Amino acid sequence: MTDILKNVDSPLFDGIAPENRTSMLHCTGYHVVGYQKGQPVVLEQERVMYIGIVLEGAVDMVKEDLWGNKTILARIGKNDLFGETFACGSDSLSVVSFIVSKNAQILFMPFCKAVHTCANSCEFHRKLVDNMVRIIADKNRELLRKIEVISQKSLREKILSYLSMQAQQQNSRYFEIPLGRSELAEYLCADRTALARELGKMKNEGLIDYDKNWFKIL
Amino acid sequence: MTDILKNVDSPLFDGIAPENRTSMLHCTGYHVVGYQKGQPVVLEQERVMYIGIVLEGAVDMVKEDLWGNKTILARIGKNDLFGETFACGSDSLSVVSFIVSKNAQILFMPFCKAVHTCANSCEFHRKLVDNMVRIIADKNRELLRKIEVISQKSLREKILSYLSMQAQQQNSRYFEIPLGRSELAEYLCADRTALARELGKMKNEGLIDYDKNWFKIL
DNA sequence: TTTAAAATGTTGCCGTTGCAACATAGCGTT
DNA sequence: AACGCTATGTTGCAACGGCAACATTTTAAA
Repeated sequence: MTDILKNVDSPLFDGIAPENRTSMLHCTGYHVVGYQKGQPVVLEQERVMYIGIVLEGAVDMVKEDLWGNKTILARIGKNDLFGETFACGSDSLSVVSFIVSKNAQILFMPFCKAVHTCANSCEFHRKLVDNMVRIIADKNRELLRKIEVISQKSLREKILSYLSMQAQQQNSRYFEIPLGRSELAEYLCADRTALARELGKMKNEGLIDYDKNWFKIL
Repeated sequence: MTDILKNVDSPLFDGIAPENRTSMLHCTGYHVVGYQKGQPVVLEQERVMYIGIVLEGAVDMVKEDLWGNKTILARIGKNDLFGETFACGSDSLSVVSFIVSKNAQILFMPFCKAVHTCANSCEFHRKLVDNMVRIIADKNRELLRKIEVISQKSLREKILSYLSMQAQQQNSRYFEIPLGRSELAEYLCADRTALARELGKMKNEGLIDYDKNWFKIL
């Protein structure tokens, strides 16, 4: 039980020694829940009172519009956290869904409530909030990056924008992308078959090369 | 001099009495700068060490890609703040530019540095950080909203998505939008003339009605 | 009021891309 | 090996929308 807590290594706990994390968690309160792939953790329009930390598995942040088109806004992997946008904002109604994409163990923590009102204004709580500022700011940047990609007008530009971003992140013109073709199409807000077609064209024209999920910018 | 500071009413100062704001600002440090319309406050790739609070005027958050296409990611009006994504994140390099869209007075504050390291761990600083968490979380949601709009596949869907969002915010099917046609086209990542064409079609089909910046969803 | 500049609307052209229908490949299960 | 399920690739078609060129209106300035 406490085993799983000892290994929590979320950036939310940066600067807080592992031996202090367990006691701190007990102070703020928490609970751990297991989920199967495909299960929703949070659905659009639900109130979010807890932040979630992915101990195992993965969760997708998904936006579905009135016509049923889905967009993956972000993938939340091990040790990442989610829900803070709503739990810490001025309105807790979620505008997205969180769906488990890989069997997961999730730690829930009543972040804002606990941290803001807890009688113990100990050093840990201050540190927690500092970390939270940094984490949310970073997520903000991630969203800006996504906007940068999908605001391109042509599909080719979207692809190039995405690929060069990946190349930059992995610091190499030869790199593996974390998304399958369908998922990439979703991320780019484009049609899957149109994506396959355009990728083929770009390979023909000698702009890029690829095999499966490995890409090379030429 | 202190006049302008007394009137600062940014959400960053929520819960901090006006009479305390001035002294607090002197404690953390600050400076105020005037800008003319069109001037850049921050350019892409610059380091951002200060958050900015718009005392007067307005600032646009703009992303320009390699081919020169500009996208307005957000408008920052009076009392709003900007730059926190970079100043408070783990990397301070800005990925966007901030351009003055209306002659402005801007208050700069070394937020993260000052608040995290200031010897006086007074109540105000704690409150500041709490407010910052909420503000960044709210911006996060704003970005998600934009992604929701521009991830629509057809231009008509983008328009409807944007208009219904505005209607929701203003709680009426008859409302004024804050963007001109060119700016709206930029926001939607679409061609201005294509936007005009599609708006005309939609009016013909009896879907919407509009005059200048006043719209009505039918 | 006149005039220039900026914003917005109109239209033809044609490339891009969503969509449907289908083919193929990969993978795990029995 | 046979089967089903999922992911991915191929192609024809039609329309959506970017682009250019120009017209018109609005705003600001002289």
